[in-house]
Amino acid sequence: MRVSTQFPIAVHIMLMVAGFPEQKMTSEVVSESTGTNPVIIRNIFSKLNNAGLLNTKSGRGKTAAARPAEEITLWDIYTAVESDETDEMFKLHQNASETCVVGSNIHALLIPHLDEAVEAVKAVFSKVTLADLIDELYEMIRSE
Amino acid sequence: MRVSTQFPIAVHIMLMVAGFPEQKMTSEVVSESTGTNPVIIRNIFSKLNNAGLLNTKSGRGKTAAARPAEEITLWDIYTAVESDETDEMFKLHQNASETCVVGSNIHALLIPHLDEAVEAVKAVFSKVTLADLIDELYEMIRSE
DNA sequence: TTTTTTCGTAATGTCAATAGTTACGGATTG
DNA sequence: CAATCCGTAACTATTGACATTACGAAAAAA
Repeated sequence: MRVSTQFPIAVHIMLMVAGFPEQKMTSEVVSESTGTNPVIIRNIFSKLNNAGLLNTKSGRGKTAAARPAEEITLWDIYTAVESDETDEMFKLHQNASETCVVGSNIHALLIPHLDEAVEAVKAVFSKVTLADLIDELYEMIRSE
Repeated sequence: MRVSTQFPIAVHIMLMVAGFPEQKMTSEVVSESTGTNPVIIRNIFSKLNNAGLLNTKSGRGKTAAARPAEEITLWDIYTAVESDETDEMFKLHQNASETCVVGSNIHALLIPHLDEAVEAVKAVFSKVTLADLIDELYEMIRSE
């Protein structure tokens, strides 16, 4: 099970934008903080924008969160940049033999259990809001 | 979040071996049913063997499950072929700036929540035994 | 013990997915 | 209008997964 780094980067972006709303967070600035190429950041900006989480602005405008941090969950961010489809999260082997009773049924057999695992992850991520993360971040900074 | 196909293939193997114990399941036979290269199958054989789930036999011997199907869970099979480490399942971005308050704390901030997601998947997979899957498979075959 | 069969694993090749990079049109606001 | 920055296309680089070939070692039948 492996997620691309876009998910943690997307969280990183939302934390910077929503956690420090007075500062102008351009793809260049975020690029330096995340250690990632600015074009990748703009791609993720775009996905977060399309998902209704971020209000990106070109030129002199300031990019900002599209909703209060209390109303943005980790699952929202996850689905903005990654697929929530079970067969994308858990890759299945193709080309299984149709003439073998195991081969012809393995997908139908596994998918309900994989669905349940995805639902379990969704439940965990849906509980955590961006506001929670910002609080935890401030707490970390304070106790340094 | 994406798992390599080794997990479903490993389940496929265990189903064939434990579901049809009278038949000799060589890497060649399994290879045809899964549509995967025999060397890959032998690699997974080896991992399942090391994990204490499978008793592989060279030559004329017959490979068999190492424990009753009731005592083998999906999580056992998962951890036999995939890492259960959070930072392997959820890939984090490296090179985050240490001078930025978000960059220097993002990992510590995320990991507890990612751990919780891993635990949730573990809980789901630990509930399902190989015996359950065999029953479900027989039921599918019967109702065709 | 010899022969046959099959696992275990190393080495290498191939392919797909992800990330980096360059470039530029278009949007935004002073 | 001018300066800035997002959105996206096109291409390259890199990484990881899977395929393939090869061969030594293990297992059991003869």
